[in-house]
Amino acid sequence: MTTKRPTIDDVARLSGVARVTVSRVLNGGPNVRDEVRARVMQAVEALDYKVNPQARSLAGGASRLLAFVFASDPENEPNSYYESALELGALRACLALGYQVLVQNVPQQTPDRQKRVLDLITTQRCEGLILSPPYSDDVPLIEAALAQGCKVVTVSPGGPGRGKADGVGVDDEAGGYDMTRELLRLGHRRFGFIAGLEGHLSADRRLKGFQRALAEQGLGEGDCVVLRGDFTFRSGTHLAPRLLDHPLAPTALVCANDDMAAGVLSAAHARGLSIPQDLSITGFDDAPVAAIVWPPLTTVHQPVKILGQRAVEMLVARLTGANLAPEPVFLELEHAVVSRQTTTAI
Amino acid sequence: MTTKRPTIDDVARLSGVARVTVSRVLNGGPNVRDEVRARVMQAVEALDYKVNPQARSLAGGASRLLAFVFASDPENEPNSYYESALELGALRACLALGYQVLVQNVPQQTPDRQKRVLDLITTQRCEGLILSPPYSDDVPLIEAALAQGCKVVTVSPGGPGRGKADGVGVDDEAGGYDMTRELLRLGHRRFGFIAGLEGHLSADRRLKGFQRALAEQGLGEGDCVVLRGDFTFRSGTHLAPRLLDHPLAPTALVCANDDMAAGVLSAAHARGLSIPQDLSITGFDDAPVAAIVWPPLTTVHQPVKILGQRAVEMLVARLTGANLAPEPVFLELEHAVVSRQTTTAI
DNA sequence: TCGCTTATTGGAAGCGCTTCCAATGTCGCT
DNA sequence: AGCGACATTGGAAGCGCTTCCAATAAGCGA
Repeated sequence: MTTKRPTIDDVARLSGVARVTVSRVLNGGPNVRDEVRARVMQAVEALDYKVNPQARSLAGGASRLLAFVFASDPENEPNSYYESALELGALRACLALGYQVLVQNVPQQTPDRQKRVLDLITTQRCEGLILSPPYSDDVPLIEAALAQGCKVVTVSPGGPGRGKADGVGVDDEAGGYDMTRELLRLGHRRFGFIAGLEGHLSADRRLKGFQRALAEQGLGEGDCVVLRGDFTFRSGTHLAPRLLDHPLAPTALVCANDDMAAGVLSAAHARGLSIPQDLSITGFDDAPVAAIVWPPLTTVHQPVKILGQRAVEMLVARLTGANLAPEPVFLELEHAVVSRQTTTAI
Repeated sequence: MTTKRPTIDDVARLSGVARVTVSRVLNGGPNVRDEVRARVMQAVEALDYKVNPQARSLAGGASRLLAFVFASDPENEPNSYYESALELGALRACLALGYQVLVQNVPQQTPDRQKRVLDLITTQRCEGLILSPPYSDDVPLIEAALAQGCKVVTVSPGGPGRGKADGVGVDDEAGGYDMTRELLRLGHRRFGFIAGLEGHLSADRRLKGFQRALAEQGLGEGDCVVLRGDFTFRSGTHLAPRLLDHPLAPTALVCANDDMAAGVLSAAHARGLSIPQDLSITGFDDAPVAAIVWPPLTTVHQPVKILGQRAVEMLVARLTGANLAPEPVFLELEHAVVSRQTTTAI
């Protein structure tokens, strides 16, 4: 059966020092002679020693545990690229940094969602918390976590979350703006916009950027129809008729994410419309689905996997003291309009 | 800062029993009077006490930690529905059962992949291991984990893995067979098949089912062209020309998963072909992408999220002793052909 | 050369829980 | 009434690690 793993005492014995010294070198403590340090490391190698994280954590050391919380409700949404890409990125970074991440799915309508998250971090002793939208703007949650001494990084905060904790994301407003500028450049003057779920502030910023671009051209509310979806493909198909039959007859449709854009695209196909001749459609995220639908979707790329990776890096920087900035820092990554084949000049 | 959480001693004190008795009721041990048990539970409630999992694990108790290992290489594949759905299902079940799952991504070409997995379970003290393809057929890995006293459940094992550990999956061969029967019923006689990555035995069973269905109709190797992809959309688009230009001129194409089918579909669109008039295409899995592409993809549904859920349930049944079967048990879930719009009679 | 600061090391005490085993109390039966 | 079997409880030890603090060695200026 289970062969017993070597303990810190085995290492201590083999290297001829006290247990506490081994602990010191393992944790990069100061005041250990290089010669001793080397000897200990050698013993660690020889025994293939690995610290027991439970023991370390119990004794008051670092648990090296991070929590990643996301909201999507798996009963309704089939599977969210955004969140699993974030997670994959986080997993990657953790591997390199020696941390573990506990993933928790807390649907937004969960009544005691704040408690669920806080319980996770206290019970499991998580040292860091990664919050994806819409939790990235949940200030009470952020503050409660912070108050417990847990470091927090928000991914794509869109509003107040931004000021309370470190964050990482793209400039969503600029993304919406850039996409819309491109459509304006192509000659479009009558627009549709499908927004995301209420409370997803970063997605609302895409709408803001859209409106700003229109306003710059002297276009206003009369020149666009704004609908609200829930980020799913289905909401795209459901909303499509309201756009397609709207008296304004938009020639271009900007969506707050790719799935909804794909939904409209599908509904348009079902009606026998030609895309982009009859309607230009754009998405946001550059999820795999954007390249998979036909025709491939023009969209705004954001490096989601890297967002996840940076999130844990920022967290770990706080935990190790590598980042001592007194103010929350926000890391803004690049976005880019990716022109594919659902947009055309008018 | 962090308000100290109550410990088991606090509960013991409040309920007027010894620490060990509290431990007993917490772990559902026998030989505790109902009256005492109730009193303890009441104290637990009153204090909002939660056991410290690190301490429990260190003391030799259950860690309630499971590991979920998957292989996809995030550098190449954008994001795999299959694996994230599995994970979501597992997460769900864990929540209900009071377990935690450590997710680990180990690309298949990792040189020391076996060690990576084993280190995870020994270092973190995982009690159970969920293996997704192709690890579900990695017998040395399974046996090594089992030898360490770690329970194992394989998801969609296709071959020998099936005999070594508990498993859950659908009947992939029957799925391939059923799909092909449907195509035969529609009058197709010349076929293409795009297989999955080598070593994914469950996916190979879909090919077996395909071949069996053909053989039953007296069709053989001369009546089909079999290509091997890697489960990605890109491999579908790459392989498409070799099928579309093949002298056999297949009228129906069966793919080992939806992404590859979507790839061929996209390539067909790019060539100006009409699907399904010019070619019937089918996928496997019924991933979200199947409903999103145009036209929506005929495919074989398998309940991936439930697979993940059942996997942890089976694991926990072993861990708690609810399942004492001496032999590995395999749980077979239902699959179903979902006819959408990429298939037509000829 | 001596006292004092600083660098290095180790001893001891737990972290919160479970295990093992001994100590009771209880019951049924002869 | 007396004895063994069993149910119920608690005491003690210790999981593997870190923290705190004391002990020793080394370095330095006067």
